Amino acid sequence: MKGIRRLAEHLSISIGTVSRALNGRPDVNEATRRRVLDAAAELGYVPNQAGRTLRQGTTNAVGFMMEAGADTSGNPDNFFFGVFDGVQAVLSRHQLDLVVLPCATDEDPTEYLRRMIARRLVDALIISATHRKDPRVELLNKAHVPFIALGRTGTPSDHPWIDLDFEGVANRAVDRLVAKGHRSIAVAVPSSDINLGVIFLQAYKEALARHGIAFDQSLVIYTSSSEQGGYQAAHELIGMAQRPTAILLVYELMAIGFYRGLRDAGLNPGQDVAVIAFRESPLSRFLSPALTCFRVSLRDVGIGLGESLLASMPAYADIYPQGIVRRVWPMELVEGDSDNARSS
Amino acid sequence: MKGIRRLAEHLSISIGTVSRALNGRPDVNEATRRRVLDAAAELGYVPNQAGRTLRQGTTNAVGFMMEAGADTSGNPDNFFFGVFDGVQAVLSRHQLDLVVLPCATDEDPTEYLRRMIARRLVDALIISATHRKDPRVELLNKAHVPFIALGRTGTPSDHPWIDLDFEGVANRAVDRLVAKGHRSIAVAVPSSDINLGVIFLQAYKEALARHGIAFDQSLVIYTSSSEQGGYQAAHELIGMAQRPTAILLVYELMAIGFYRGLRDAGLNPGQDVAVIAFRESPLSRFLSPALTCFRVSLRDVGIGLGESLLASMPAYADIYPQGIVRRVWPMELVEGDSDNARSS
DNA sequence: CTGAAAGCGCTTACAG
DNA sequence: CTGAAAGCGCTTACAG
Repeated sequence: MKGIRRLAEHLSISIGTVSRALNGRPDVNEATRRRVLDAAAELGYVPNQAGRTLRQGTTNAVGFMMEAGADTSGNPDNFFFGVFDGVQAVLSRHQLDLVVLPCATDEDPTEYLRRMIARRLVDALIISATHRKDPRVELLNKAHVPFIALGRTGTPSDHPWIDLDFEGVANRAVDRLVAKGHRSIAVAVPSSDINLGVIFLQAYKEALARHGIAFDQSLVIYTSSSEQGGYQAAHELIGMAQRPTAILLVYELMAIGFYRGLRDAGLNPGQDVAVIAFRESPLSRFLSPALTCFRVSLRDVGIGLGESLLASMPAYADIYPQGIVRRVWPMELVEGDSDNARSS
Repeated sequence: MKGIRRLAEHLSISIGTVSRALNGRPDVNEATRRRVLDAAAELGYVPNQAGRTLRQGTTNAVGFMMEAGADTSGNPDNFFFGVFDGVQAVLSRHQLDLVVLPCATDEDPTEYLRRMIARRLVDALIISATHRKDPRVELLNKAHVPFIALGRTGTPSDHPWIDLDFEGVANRAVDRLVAKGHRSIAVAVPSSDINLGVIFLQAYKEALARHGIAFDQSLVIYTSSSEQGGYQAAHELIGMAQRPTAILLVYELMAIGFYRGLRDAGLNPGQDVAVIAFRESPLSRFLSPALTCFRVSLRDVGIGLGESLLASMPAYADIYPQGIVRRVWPMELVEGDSDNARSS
């Protein structure tokens, strides 16, 4: 005999009562509950999740889908880990667990997600690395799986999402550079159709317009979000007929390669070319010159994701009554030395 | 009506036959099997995993436990993602899925693992970031959950493991530096009790001994495996009465901080202090000077982990007859410019 | 080759 | 407040 049956036998009561006691139902004698709880601890009883899932139709787990594709995992580990930590802080309030679902590089993300949904491993999902057009959104809507996206997408849908404030970043970065005399500002964005590149580029254009600077398509460098991509960006920038005096890098990892590329050509980052990169990470301040970039509390983003996801799940909607959350997350400027020099 | 019952009704056959057809059992008429397979595709039927798990006692999923603790996630994302990719390549051969279990920073790893085991979410586990003494090993043994460790541990147990060849790294690094005239070689290792630090340090001592160099405890810098840790290491090194002419850094991320720390003191990495760091990552070659370090195919390590894990699971042991694998994984030297200068 | 039935471990109306 | 029973969706001996 195993499981709840064994526990019930041990206590000479019915499995129904054991179950009710364990699950905190009010209609149980307190003395009985104590005995059950004590015996469960003593015998190391833990309910079999498959049994519960089959009966209740819920897994008590939330999935976080990740892709290893260059344009997102270029971020250091701590990006996602910071977010996980916040998500878990929320989920643990309700005995929910977070499981991360990594999509293999050789598998189509949409097919992967389809499989994971069919497997019914989780009750709800968080997706990240949203694309301009993202078929995963339709898939999740059709399957009626509650989900939230970390990142906006152009695919029409009324799902909840949280995204970083790329517009604010572009605005403040351009303002800063213009204030220091720069008029020719390049930008390096991902060459994939990941949506943040599109949003960032659009905001960059509008910021230039505010300052009466004409947008120049040739100053947009499409490259990969990695050290290598930054190196290539430097190469392209150096090769321009009129060399820009400043550049915005969407990913901080690009800065390592960009610095190197500039130096290989005898130029000094921060001096010959002002650099502002997107997200602050530990490396930002240890590079020389220290990177001017933008900070966000990953844990807070994770908490936001967790709470907003629960708000969209019927079983938790009354505890988190915020409805369908669509939120642009503010970021804070961190001044470094990479954009100090004034443009002549 | 739902699930397999619906499919069976649609075809006017029994659910038993549907199940056998779907699961590739030989005792099914081929024409029947075709009809079932076609109908399943048409109706989008996918077996409910909870039902299968309850009946079969297996989840067809493998877990990979991760900790966000500084000394391991200091690695860039691609470390674990590269490994996941290899693991998944193996698991997918058998319709097994990989789920990643991230332990929150505020939760005790052993307690977390205990919960995950009790939850019966996965059939087997991969653990990483093994410590000198690792209670998770005993826990997994006691629970009779098949597992493999990425990393050795001092905790006695006959479980399978794969670990990187820290001994080889220490040996070759010391040999190189000694050949260039260095006799005073510092080493920066994690201050936590993560086991690789212990192994690396031991191998470093033995390598010095081979060259008749006395081990000097004051040249061992205990610090965190991060940019910040590297910066501190530089600070400590600079403050030494007799400044070492070379240093071994266990994590490549340390190099960023170490370079910065040296430069802040007016010293040049690679020139005033030779640097060899441990694992090659994209940043290695974009730093200036490019880092001399050691390369490993993460995907191959993942494949090794996957196959060795399956070899330890009764259901797959006949397909992977390698028994209990305990393997030190070789690494390849990548020459950079950070250890070029000869010591005078 | 196929069907009918048992049973995996739970939770939850329903009676009492 | 507690017990007996049904049933979640599957797979698998067992009969035929």
